Amino acid sequence: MATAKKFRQGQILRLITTERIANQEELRRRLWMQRLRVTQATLSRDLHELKVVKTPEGYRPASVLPQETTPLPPLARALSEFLVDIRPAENMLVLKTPPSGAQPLAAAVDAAKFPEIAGTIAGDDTVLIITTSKKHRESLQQKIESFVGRPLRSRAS
Amino acid sequence: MATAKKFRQGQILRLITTERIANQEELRRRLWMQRLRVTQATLSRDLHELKVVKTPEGYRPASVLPQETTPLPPLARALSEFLVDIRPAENMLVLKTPPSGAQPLAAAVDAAKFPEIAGTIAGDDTVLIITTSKKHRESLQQKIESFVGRPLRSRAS
DNA sequence: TATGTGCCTGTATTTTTATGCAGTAGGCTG
DNA sequence: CAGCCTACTGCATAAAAATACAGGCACATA
Repeated sequence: MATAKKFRQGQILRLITTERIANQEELRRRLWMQRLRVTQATLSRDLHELKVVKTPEGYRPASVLPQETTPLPPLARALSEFLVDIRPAENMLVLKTPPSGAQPLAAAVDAAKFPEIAGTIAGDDTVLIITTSKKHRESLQQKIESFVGRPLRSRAS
Repeated sequence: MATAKKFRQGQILRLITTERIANQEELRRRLWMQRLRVTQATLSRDLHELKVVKTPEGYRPASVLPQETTPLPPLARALSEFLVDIRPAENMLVLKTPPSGAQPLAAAVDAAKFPEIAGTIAGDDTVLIITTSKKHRESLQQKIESFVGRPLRSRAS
């Protein structure tokens, strides 16, 4: 009957949000302790149905994941056209462009809606990108550099 | 040298955000096409360093994942103390409580910061939870029901 | 130069997850 | 009731991902 499955999946959700489950075997053992006798195969299917994803810190409901919306083609063009240099500075990234290139580049960067970006400010030939942390700046920098194809010779300050 | 690794990881980030890579073998083949010769083992390590997680729709940077903040103990208590009935309605969930139970229960629900919840309204013995979609309502309902231990006999309207 | 350390990577293997297939149970129709 | 679905599950296995181990290379130090 269907109720058993629904109940089990509810328990799975509770366990993975409540504590840190490392893998499906461990999850199986935890459920076993609650008289829920299932195999790893069933858990694999349950986790798939529940759209749960495995992260370094355990499983997470995928509901919180973004939906992916083909975000990038225009950005790649803007970067290859305008980007002259890229300079990291803690949690910020300074992009240099030819004269009057900053505004269009900043617009493209904004449109790409990188989750790391807290905000951008564009002057004439300089775009300042403020990220939420140094880690995020590093991640963003890697993405941007990869768009350009070859690593830009970037130096601090 | 370290630059090769950084560059490769940038390419990995680009590939996984740009197109849909199903597994590390496929990623390896795509990189191979770009003269990047690495093994699956190295990609596993790269993906781990980049905090990339595998979802049903391919790989995603984990930067966008929430940080996990011991979210649940008080909610469980509030639910077991106050929750009398739970009724789904499209993208909404109606929780019934004993008289004057709604406010404390709503506070606990709010504090839990479920990502599915758009907002809550509490009367005297009724809490209305508005979620962002019917799917999210279902997910939330399962979580809540699992807190209670036994599935609440819930019915529409 | 010899020696030591740290980083990076491949090979081989283990561990973890996904799935093809078959069996069971409940519901529905004639 | 027989026959036929459909949903669910376990078993066995395949596929995918992680890792123990060792080798290589760059760099520093004596």
